[in-house]
Amino acid sequence: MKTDDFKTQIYQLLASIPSGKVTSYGQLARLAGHPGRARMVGSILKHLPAGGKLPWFRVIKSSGVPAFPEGTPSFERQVTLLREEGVSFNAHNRVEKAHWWRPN
DNA sequence: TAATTGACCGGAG
DNA sequence: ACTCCGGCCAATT
Repeated sequence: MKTDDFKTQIYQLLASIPSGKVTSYGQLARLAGHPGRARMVGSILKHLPAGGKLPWFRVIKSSGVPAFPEGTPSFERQVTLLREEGVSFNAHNRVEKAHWWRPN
């Protein structure tokens, strides 16, 4: 089992997340068949090829908030992109449960 | 080569 | 809701 296979799996899953839905690092890792590798998913997203079209912004922490610290440019960018897709946040930047992706 | 860091997570207290 | 902890392991220092 090579590292690149896991990365490719994550790319696939990422591309299959529907617009207007969100998922977590840990859930992607589980769906890829590697529970416990949430940090690796984070690492993969961090190093996504620049200019790519993968929806990195649809991935948030299992707690329901973006992984970036509030107030940073990345945080704002992610929130904006999700809002444009219809994802709503509560007063504490938490994504409503109804927006979570439920793969069949 | 070794140590540290980090877009994380779930359980326990 | 929060902190502390151990597990995870590629990338960076």
